[in-house]
Amino acid sequence: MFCGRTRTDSCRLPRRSRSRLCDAGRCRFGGTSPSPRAGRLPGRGSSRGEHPVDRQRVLPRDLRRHRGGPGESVGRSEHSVWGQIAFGIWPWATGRSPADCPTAGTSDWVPSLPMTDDPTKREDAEVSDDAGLAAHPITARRLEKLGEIRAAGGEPYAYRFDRTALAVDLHAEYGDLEPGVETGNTVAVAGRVLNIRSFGKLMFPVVLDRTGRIQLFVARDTLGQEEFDRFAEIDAGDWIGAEGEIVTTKKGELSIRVQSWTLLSKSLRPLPEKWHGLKDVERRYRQRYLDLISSEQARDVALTRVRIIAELRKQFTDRGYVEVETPVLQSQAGGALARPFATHHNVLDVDMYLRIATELHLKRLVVGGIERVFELGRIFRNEGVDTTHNPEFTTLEAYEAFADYGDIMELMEQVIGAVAEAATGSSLIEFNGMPIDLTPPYRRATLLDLLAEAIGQPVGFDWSLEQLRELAAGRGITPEDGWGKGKLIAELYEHLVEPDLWDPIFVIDHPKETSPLARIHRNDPNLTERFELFAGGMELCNAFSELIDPIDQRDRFEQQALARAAGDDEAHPIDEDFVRALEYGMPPTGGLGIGVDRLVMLLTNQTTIREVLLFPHLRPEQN
RNA sequence: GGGUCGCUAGCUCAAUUCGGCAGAGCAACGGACUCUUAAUCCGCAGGUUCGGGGUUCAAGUCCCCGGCGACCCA
Repeated sequence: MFCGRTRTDSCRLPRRSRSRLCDAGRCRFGGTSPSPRAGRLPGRGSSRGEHPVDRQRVLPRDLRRHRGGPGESVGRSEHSVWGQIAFGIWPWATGRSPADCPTAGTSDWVPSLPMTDDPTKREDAEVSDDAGLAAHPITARRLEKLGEIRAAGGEPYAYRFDRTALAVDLHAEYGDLEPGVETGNTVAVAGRVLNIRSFGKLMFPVVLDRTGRIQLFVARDTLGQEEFDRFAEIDAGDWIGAEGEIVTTKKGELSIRVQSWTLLSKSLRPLPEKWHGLKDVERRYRQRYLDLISSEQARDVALTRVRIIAELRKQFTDRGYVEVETPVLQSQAGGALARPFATHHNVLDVDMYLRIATELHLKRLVVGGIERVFELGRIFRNEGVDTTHNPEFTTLEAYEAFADYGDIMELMEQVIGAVAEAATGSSLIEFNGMPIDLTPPYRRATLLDLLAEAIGQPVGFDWSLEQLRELAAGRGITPEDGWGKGKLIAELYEHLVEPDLWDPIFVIDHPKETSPLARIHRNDPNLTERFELFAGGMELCNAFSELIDPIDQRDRFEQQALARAAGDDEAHPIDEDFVRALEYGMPPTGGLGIGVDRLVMLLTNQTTIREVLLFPHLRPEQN
């Protein structure tokens, strides 16, 4: 059901000009709105050094007014990263030891590692890397310290540490203490030293653990001259563990007065600047670890994504949907219209493809009697990269027997509402500087009604082909020869209606011509029972009453085969086994596909998909 | 695919129309300092200006080619 539409289709952020046309044919299989240039932002200035936080400030004011102004924006402070971490959802909070993955590095699934045959070359590379550290004064000094630690019998890379307290818990329990309090309670904390304020016989290092920051209080009088001097060699960036009493300083800052400490891992490279952090967008993406160290916002977005996905999974699981995993490597890539990544299975000597959708396998499972089924997973499309497209991205597809698209609409209202609540604590959110109310129910409007609204007069299949072509041409669309009425209507809708969709809305009943996987509408043979859920200018969900008639499905596949024969390499391949499965009988089914990355964008107020992916795709670094 | 902008010290940024000794803050390094919150103060260092080519007495700056990124457009 998903058919990739949630990806290649609209997902347009609001824009001022309607004159920029989408190009057609990107996703003919299911998409009424194949715009690969989706997601344009209005009036964004130069983005050099632009950080997600900054980005929100440069939004056009007229748009803010138009949407009710930022005054209606929703406070999300209660749902900061720290609060969420407190619930144990922070994904890296599991404290895994190497023993948890004893087979790491021994797997044999990577037959084509780019190992050089010449061992000398590899060694050269390592030598030059080491020389790189030695060549710069800052890193050279740290290498030197490394040697000094070892020379003194120390170990700069510890094996383990017993931590007894986390920053967030300490702040929660002791945050209200008066200045100058000694609690008498001793804890051990651990984390990365972010910076050190030094006063000769006194130091105030700040340590960041997986939950937040805690200040250490390092006094010569407490620690003794020798240990104090050793601590003075610590650099920002080092990982340390420290044990001491929970106190507050004279100025009231909750601190751990260090009685003993251990270097856990020596950092050889300097951190980004403490105040400005890492602003270079490219480096934030390439070296996300630095972004995560220096940007609470980066941690917050990453964490919120985890919460969203956990809540999505819960919503479907709680309703009796079974989560499954279907093949990623396939001998043909179906379920959507898109160019797949190709690879090769050496032993079998067959070409294989990475999946572009999970649809066809999930429907097979419905045929097999798994009446409620879903998959939350990564799919891959071999196409361009921009603010709303990454070559690999995440979808959730779900199928429910005996349901139609009306049932799926009700389901989506409940799911989106719950996920918004889990992610932000509210169903009132702000996106791109404008408020959005995600509280159900959502408006429902037929595509034809919305189009009629936009052009100021009723329009439909009672118009002649020529009338529709003229209308399209008059609206800046260049009709192609093969376009029928349905395609023309879909194009008009995309260009005239979609850009203005902001508040949540179900756009229903798309033309049959552009919805070849959807079942024919029970009241109108020109239409299908299909809806797309839009919010914030993005298509979040695409759903059908599924096509379960095997004869009809075979017809549609064959039409695709003709297109493929004519040179369209995105046309859908015939999947004989899928048709065969339908021939055994598939129950009436409602299906849906959610573009998870876009949902995360919406709920984290990020206008670029790269901000909601920890490691977005970039060209390889060179030189 | 096209256009525009960007790439300067570890980080964040300067370098004046029209080419004239490449600077600052933070970090680092040396020193002072027992209550800081971007600590403060003194001192000292730090550069293949993304890579290559060209013009010029002289190029971060102008021209050409290339790399990567951002945005806009197809």
